[in-house]
Amino acid sequence: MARKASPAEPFIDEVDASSIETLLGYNARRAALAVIDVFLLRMAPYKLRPVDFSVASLIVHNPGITSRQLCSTLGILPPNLVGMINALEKRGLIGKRAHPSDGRATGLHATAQGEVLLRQAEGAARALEDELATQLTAAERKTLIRLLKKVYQS
Amino acid sequence: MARKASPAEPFIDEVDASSIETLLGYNARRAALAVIDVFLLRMAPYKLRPVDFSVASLIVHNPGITSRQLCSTLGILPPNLVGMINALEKRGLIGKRAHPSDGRATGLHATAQGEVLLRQAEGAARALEDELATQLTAAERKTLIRLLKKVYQS
DNA sequence: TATTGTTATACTCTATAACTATA
DNA sequence: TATAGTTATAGAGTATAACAATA
Repeated sequence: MARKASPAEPFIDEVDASSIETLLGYNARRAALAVIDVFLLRMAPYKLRPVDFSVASLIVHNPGITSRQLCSTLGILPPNLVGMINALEKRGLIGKRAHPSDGRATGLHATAQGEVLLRQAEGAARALEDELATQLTAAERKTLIRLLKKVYQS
Repeated sequence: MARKASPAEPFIDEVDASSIETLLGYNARRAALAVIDVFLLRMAPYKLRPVDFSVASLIVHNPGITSRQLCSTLGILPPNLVGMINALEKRGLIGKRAHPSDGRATGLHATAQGEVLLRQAEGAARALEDELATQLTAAERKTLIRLLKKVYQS
Protein backbone atom coordinates (compact mmCIF):
# COMPACT_ATOMS: atom_id res chain seq x y z
CA MET A 1 0.00 0.00 0.00
CA ALA A 2 1.06 3.57 -0.61
CA ARG A 3 2.12 5.65 2.34
CA LYS A 4 3.11 9.30 2.57
CA ALA A 5 6.71 10.02 3.57
CA SER A 6 7.06 11.93 6.82
CA PRO A 7 10.00 13.62 8.54
CA ALA A 8 9.56 11.37 11.53
CA GLU A 9 9.79 8.23 9.41
CA PRO A 10 11.89 8.91 6.31
CA PHE A 11 10.83 6.01 4.17
CA ILE A 12 10.34 6.32 0.41
CA ASP A 13 7.55 4.20 -1.08
CA GLU A 14 7.49 5.64 -4.54
CA VAL A 15 10.46 7.51 -5.92
CA ASP A 16 9.80 11.03 -7.22
CA ALA A 17 12.01 11.28 -10.33
CA SER A 18 10.44 14.45 -11.69
CA SER A 19 13.60 16.50 -11.09
CA ILE A 20 15.54 14.49 -13.66
CA GLU A 21 12.70 13.38 -15.93
CA THR A 22 12.25 16.98 -17.06
CA LEU A 23 15.80 17.01 -18.46
CA LEU A 24 16.24 16.39 -22.17
CA GLY A 25 19.61 14.69 -21.80
CA TYR A 26 18.27 12.17 -19.30
CA ASN A 27 15.30 11.22 -21.46
CA ALA A 28 17.35 11.04 -24.66
CA ARG A 29 19.88 8.75 -23.01
CA ARG A 30 17.23 6.43 -21.54
CA ALA A 31 15.44 6.22 -24.89
CA ALA A 32 18.66 5.57 -26.79
CA LEU A 33 19.64 2.79 -24.40
CA ALA A 34 16.18 1.21 -24.65
CA VAL A 35 16.19 1.18 -28.46
CA ILE A 36 19.80 0.03 -28.65
CA ASP A 37 19.02 -2.86 -26.28
CA VAL A 38 16.48 -4.20 -28.77
CA PHE A 39 18.79 -3.40 -31.67
CA LEU A 40 21.51 -5.55 -30.07
CA LEU A 41 19.12 -8.52 -29.92
CA ARG A 42 17.93 -8.13 -33.53
CA MET A 43 21.48 -7.76 -34.88
CA ALA A 44 22.89 -10.69 -32.92
CA PRO A 45 22.16 -13.15 -35.78
CA TYR A 46 24.36 -11.02 -38.04
CA LYS A 47 27.04 -10.51 -35.37
CA LEU A 48 26.87 -6.76 -35.80
CA ARG A 49 26.91 -4.30 -32.93
CA PRO A 50 25.18 -0.96 -33.58
CA VAL A 51 28.48 0.65 -34.51
CA ASP A 52 29.40 -2.23 -36.85
CA PHE A 53 26.03 -1.87 -38.53
CA SER A 54 26.58 1.87 -38.98
CA VAL A 55 30.07 1.39 -40.40
CA ALA A 56 29.09 -1.42 -42.74
CA SER A 57 25.95 0.39 -43.88
CA LEU A 58 27.91 3.54 -44.71
CA ILE A 59 30.45 1.49 -46.69
CA VAL A 60 27.69 -0.25 -48.66
CA HIS A 61 26.01 3.03 -49.55
CA ASN A 62 29.26 4.93 -50.07
CA PRO A 63 31.65 2.65 -51.96
CA GLY A 64 35.20 3.94 -51.64
CA ILE A 65 34.55 5.83 -48.41
CA THR A 66 37.66 6.33 -46.28
CA SER A 67 38.21 5.62 -42.59
CA ARG A 68 38.53 9.32 -41.95
CA GLN A 69 35.12 9.97 -43.51
CA LEU A 70 33.59 7.20 -41.42
CA CYS A 71 35.09 8.68 -38.28
CA SER A 72 33.83 12.20 -38.87
CA THR A 73 30.37 11.01 -39.93
CA LEU A 74 29.88 8.72 -36.94
CA GLY A 75 31.84 10.64 -34.31
CA ILE A 76 34.31 7.82 -33.77
CA LEU A 77 38.00 8.36 -33.07
CA PRO A 78 40.36 6.88 -35.68
CA PRO A 79 42.17 4.48 -33.31
CA ASN A 80 38.85 2.95 -32.30
CA LEU A 81 37.80 2.32 -35.89
CA VAL A 82 40.86 0.34 -36.95
CA GLY A 83 39.83 -2.84 -35.16
CA MET A 84 36.26 -2.72 -36.48
CA ILE A 85 37.41 -2.30 -40.08
CA ASN A 86 39.91 -5.15 -39.77
CA ALA A 87 37.28 -7.40 -38.21
CA LEU A 88 34.80 -6.70 -41.02
CA GLU A 89 37.56 -7.38 -43.55
CA LYS A 90 38.56 -10.64 -41.86
CA ARG A 91 34.90 -11.74 -42.03
CA GLY A 92 34.94 -11.14 -45.77
CA LEU A 93 32.28 -8.43 -45.59
CA ILE A 94 34.41 -5.54 -46.83
CA GLY A 95 37.62 -5.01 -48.77
CA LYS A 96 40.28 -2.30 -49.00
CA ARG A 97 41.43 -0.74 -52.25
CA ALA A 98 43.96 1.95 -53.02
CA HIS A 99 42.40 5.40 -53.04
CA PRO A 100 42.37 6.76 -56.61
CA SER A 101 43.87 10.13 -55.79
CA ASP A 102 45.28 10.06 -52.25
CA GLY A 103 48.08 7.63 -51.53
CA ARG A 104 47.62 7.99 -47.77
CA ALA A 105 43.97 6.95 -47.80
CA THR A 106 42.26 3.62 -48.33
CA GLY A 107 38.94 3.19 -50.13
CA LEU A 108 36.56 0.79 -48.39
CA HIS A 109 34.16 -1.39 -50.39
CA ALA A 110 31.56 -3.99 -49.47
CA THR A 111 32.06 -7.49 -50.87
CA ALA A 112 29.18 -9.37 -52.49
CA GLN A 113 28.87 -11.32 -49.25
CA GLY A 114 28.89 -8.09 -47.29
CA GLU A 115 26.12 -6.61 -49.39
CA VAL A 116 23.94 -9.67 -48.86
CA LEU A 117 24.45 -9.58 -45.10
CA LEU A 118 23.81 -5.85 -44.90
CA ARG A 119 20.64 -6.14 -46.94
CA GLN A 120 19.38 -8.65 -44.36
CA ALA A 121 20.57 -6.57 -41.42
CA GLU A 122 18.96 -3.41 -42.81
CA GLY A 123 15.74 -5.36 -43.20
CA ALA A 124 15.91 -6.33 -39.55
CA ALA A 125 16.59 -2.69 -38.63
CA ARG A 126 13.54 -1.53 -40.57
CA ALA A 127 11.44 -4.22 -38.87
CA LEU A 128 12.62 -2.95 -35.49
CA GLU A 129 11.61 0.59 -36.40
CA ASP A 130 8.17 -0.69 -37.40
CA GLU A 131 7.91 -2.53 -34.07
CA LEU A 132 8.29 0.76 -32.24
CA ALA A 133 5.08 1.77 -33.98
CA THR A 134 3.26 -0.12 -31.24
CA GLN A 135 4.37 2.66 -28.90
CA LEU A 136 4.71 5.45 -31.43
CA THR A 137 2.56 6.30 -34.41
CA ALA A 138 4.33 6.78 -37.72
CA ALA A 139 3.80 10.53 -37.44
CA GLU A 140 5.15 10.61 -33.89
CA ARG A 141 8.23 8.63 -34.93
CA LYS A 142 8.87 11.05 -37.78
CA THR A 143 8.48 14.04 -35.47
CA LEU A 144 10.74 12.46 -32.87
CA ILE A 145 13.57 11.90 -35.34
CA ARG A 146 13.18 15.41 -36.77
CA LEU A 147 13.45 16.97 -33.30
CA LEU A 148 16.39 14.77 -32.31
CA LYS A 149 18.23 15.87 -35.46
CA LYS A 150 17.63 19.51 -34.51
CA VAL A 151 19.27 18.85 -31.16
CA TYR A 152 22.53 17.32 -32.37
CA GLN A 153 22.88 19.06 -35.74
CA SER A 154 23.88 22.49 -34.54
CA MET B 1 33.77 21.26 -55.69
CA ALA B 2 31.19 18.52 -55.69
CA ARG B 3 31.76 15.55 -57.98
CA LYS B 4 29.59 12.51 -58.66
CA ALA B 5 31.00 9.13 -57.64
CA SER B 6 31.54 6.73 -60.50
CA PRO B 7 32.48 3.03 -60.63
CA ALA B 8 35.63 3.90 -62.54
CA GLU B 9 36.75 6.35 -59.88
CA PRO B 10 35.27 5.36 -56.52
CA PHE B 11 35.78 8.56 -54.61
CA ILE B 12 33.25 9.86 -52.06
CA ASP B 13 32.91 13.63 -51.84
CA GLU B 14 29.88 13.83 -49.60
CA VAL B 15 28.88 10.92 -47.40
CA ASP B 16 25.33 9.65 -47.77
CA ALA B 17 24.27 8.80 -44.20
CA SER B 18 20.57 8.41 -44.92
CA SER B 19 20.61 4.66 -44.22
CA ILE B 20 21.42 5.24 -40.57
CA GLU B 21 19.89 8.68 -40.06
CA THR B 22 16.44 7.15 -40.48
CA LEU B 23 17.02 4.94 -37.43
CA LEU B 24 15.57 6.10 -34.12
CA GLY B 25 18.34 4.54 -32.03
CA TYR B 26 21.07 6.32 -34.00
CA ASN B 27 19.41 9.72 -33.68
CA ALA B 28 18.54 9.27 -30.02
CA ARG B 29 22.15 8.33 -29.22
CA ARG B 30 23.62 11.27 -31.13
CA ALA B 31 21.21 13.70 -29.48
CA ALA B 32 21.89 12.29 -26.03
CA LEU B 33 25.65 12.59 -26.51
CA ALA B 34 25.31 16.16 -27.77
CA VAL B 35 23.21 17.28 -24.80
CA ILE B 36 25.35 15.40 -22.29
CA ASP B 37 28.50 17.05 -23.71
CA VAL B 38 27.10 20.46 -22.79
CA PHE B 39 25.79 19.11 -19.50
CA LEU B 40 29.32 17.95 -18.60
CA LEU B 41 30.65 21.50 -19.14
CA ARG B 42 27.88 23.17 -17.12
CA MET B 43 28.24 20.73 -14.21
CA ALA B 44 32.03 20.91 -14.08
CA PRO B 45 31.97 23.79 -11.54
CA TYR B 46 30.01 21.52 -9.19
CA LYS B 47 32.17 18.47 -9.91
CA LEU B 48 29.09 16.43 -10.79
CA ARG B 49 28.90 14.04 -13.73
CA PRO B 50 25.42 13.48 -15.18
CA VAL B 51 25.02 10.33 -13.12
CA ASP B 52 26.18 12.09 -9.95
CA PHE B 53 23.68 14.84 -10.60
CA SER B 54 20.90 12.28 -11.05
CA VAL B 55 21.82 10.41 -7.87
CA ALA B 56 22.19 13.56 -5.77
CA SER B 57 19.01 15.08 -7.16
CA LEU B 58 17.00 11.96 -6.35
CA ILE B 59 18.39 11.93 -2.82
CA VAL B 60 17.50 15.60 -2.27
CA HIS B 61 13.94 15.09 -3.50
CA ASN B 62 13.51 11.69 -1.87
CA PRO B 63 15.06 11.88 1.59
CA GLY B 64 15.65 8.40 2.93
CA ILE B 65 15.84 6.75 -0.47
CA THR B 66 17.87 3.54 -0.54
CA SER B 67 20.66 2.49 -2.89
CA ARG B 68 18.42 -0.21 -4.31
CA GLN B 69 15.76 2.37 -5.19
CA LEU B 70 18.36 4.59 -6.84
CA CYS B 71 19.60 1.66 -8.90
CA SER B 72 16.19 0.61 -10.19
CA THR B 73 15.14 4.19 -10.93
CA LEU B 74 18.30 5.09 -12.84
CA GLY B 75 19.10 1.69 -14.37
CA ILE B 76 22.43 1.45 -12.55
CA LEU B 77 23.86 -1.81 -11.21
CA PRO B 78 24.41 -1.90 -7.44
CA PRO B 79 28.21 -2.46 -7.58
CA ASN B 80 28.60 0.63 -9.73
CA LEU B 81 26.65 2.85 -7.35
CA VAL B 82 28.71 2.11 -4.24
CA GLY B 83 31.63 4.31 -5.28
CA MET B 84 29.43 7.23 -6.27
CA ILE B 85 27.56 7.19 -2.94
CA ASN B 86 30.79 6.98 -0.95
CA ALA B 87 32.29 9.86 -2.97
CA LEU B 88 29.23 12.07 -2.37
CA GLU B 89 29.38 11.20 1.35
CA LYS B 90 33.11 11.96 1.55
CA ARG B 91 32.40 15.35 -0.03
CA GLY B 92 29.90 16.06 2.72
CA LEU B 93 26.96 16.31 0.32
CA ILE B 94 24.97 13.35 1.60
CA GLY B 95 24.76 11.23 4.72
CA LYS B 96 23.68 7.68 5.57
CA ARG B 97 21.15 6.84 8.26
CA ALA B 98 19.72 3.57 9.47
CA HIS B 99 16.58 2.61 7.59
CA PRO B 100 13.59 2.83 9.94
CA SER B 101 12.13 -0.58 9.12
CA ASP B 102 14.71 -2.62 7.17
CA GLY B 103 18.01 -3.38 8.89
CA ARG B 104 19.63 -4.36 5.60
CA ALA B 105 19.00 -1.04 3.92
CA THR B 106 20.48 2.43 4.41
CA GLY B 107 18.50 5.65 4.09
CA LEU B 108 20.31 8.35 2.14
CA HIS B 109 19.87 12.03 2.99
CA ALA B 110 21.27 15.26 1.61
CA THR B 111 23.25 17.44 4.03
CA ALA B 112 22.61 21.18 4.24
CA GLN B 113 25.72 21.66 2.12
CA GLY B 114 24.46 19.09 -0.37
CA GLU B 115 21.11 20.85 -0.68
CA VAL B 116 22.80 24.17 -1.38
CA LEU B 117 25.04 22.64 -4.07
CA LEU B 118 22.16 20.80 -5.68
CA ARG B 119 20.01 23.88 -5.77
CA GLN B 120 22.80 25.60 -7.72
CA ALA B 121 23.38 22.59 -9.98
CA GLU B 122 19.67 22.25 -10.73
CA GLY B 123 19.61 25.92 -11.63
CA ALA B 124 22.43 25.34 -14.10
CA ALA B 125 20.56 22.34 -15.52
CA ARG B 126 17.43 24.44 -16.04
CA ALA B 127 19.53 27.13 -17.72
CA LEU B 128 20.95 24.51 -20.06
CA GLU B 129 17.45 23.36 -20.98
CA ASP B 130 16.49 26.96 -21.72
CA GLU B 131 19.57 27.31 -23.92
CA LEU B 132 18.32 24.48 -26.10
CA ALA B 133 15.40 26.74 -26.87
CA THR B 134 17.61 28.42 -29.42
CA GLN B 135 17.32 25.22 -31.43
CA LEU B 136 13.99 24.00 -30.12
CA THR B 137 10.86 25.93 -29.24
CA ALA B 138 9.37 25.30 -25.81
CA ALA B 139 6.58 23.32 -27.44
CA GLU B 140 9.03 21.23 -29.46
CA ARG B 141 11.08 20.48 -26.37
CA LYS B 142 7.96 19.37 -24.51
CA THR B 143 6.90 17.16 -27.41
CA LEU B 144 10.38 15.68 -27.70
CA ILE B 145 10.53 14.69 -24.04
CA ARG B 146 7.01 13.24 -24.19
CA LEU B 147 7.90 11.07 -27.18
CA LEU B 148 11.20 9.96 -25.68
CA LYS B 149 9.35 8.86 -22.54
CA LYS B 150 6.98 6.79 -24.68
CA VAL B 151 9.96 5.00 -26.17
CA TYR B 152 11.68 3.91 -22.96
CA GLN B 153 8.68 3.58 -20.65
CA SER B 154 7.18 0.39 -22.03
C1' DT C 1 15.16 -18.78 0.58
C1' DA C 2 15.36 -13.91 -1.01
C1' DT C 3 17.19 -9.21 -0.68
C1' DT C 4 20.53 -5.11 0.55
C1' DG C 5 24.84 -3.61 0.25
C1' DT C 6 29.51 -4.68 -0.70
C1' DT C 7 34.16 -6.34 -2.79
C1' DA C 8 36.76 -7.97 -6.45
C1' DT C 9 37.20 -8.36 -11.07
C1' DA C 10 36.49 -8.60 -16.06
C1' DC C 11 34.92 -6.66 -20.14
C1' DT C 12 33.70 -2.94 -23.24
C1' DC C 13 33.93 1.71 -24.71
C1' DT C 14 36.29 5.92 -25.31
C1' DA C 15 40.41 8.94 -25.27
C1' DT C 16 45.49 10.36 -25.78
C1' DA C 17 50.26 10.11 -27.43
C1' DA C 18 53.27 8.92 -30.78
C1' DC C 19 54.70 6.89 -35.04
C1' DT C 20 54.79 6.07 -40.69
C1' DA C 21 53.82 7.28 -44.98
C1' DT C 22 52.02 10.52 -48.04
C1' DA C 23 50.18 15.35 -49.41
C1' DT D 1 53.62 21.51 -42.14
C1' DA D 2 49.37 18.90 -42.26
C1' DT D 3 46.67 14.66 -42.89
C1' DA D 4 45.40 9.27 -43.17
C1' DG D 5 46.05 5.33 -40.96
C1' DT D 6 48.07 2.76 -37.32
C1' DT D 7 49.91 1.03 -32.61
C1' DA D 8 50.04 1.03 -27.82
C1' DT D 9 47.97 2.32 -23.83
C1' DA D 10 45.22 4.66 -20.38
C1' DG D 11 40.89 5.74 -18.50
C1' DA D 12 35.87 5.57 -17.96
C1' DG D 13 31.82 2.94 -18.05
C1' DT D 14 29.35 -1.37 -17.49
C1' DA D 15 28.88 -6.28 -16.25
C1' DT D 16 29.15 -10.82 -13.45
C1' DA D 17 30.25 -13.67 -9.34
C1' DA D 18 30.41 -14.21 -4.69
C1' DC D 19 30.00 -12.83 0.10
C1' DA D 20 27.98 -11.04 4.91
C1' DA D 21 24.05 -9.28 7.18
C1' DT D 22 19.24 -9.12 7.49
C1' DA D 23 14.31 -10.22 5.94
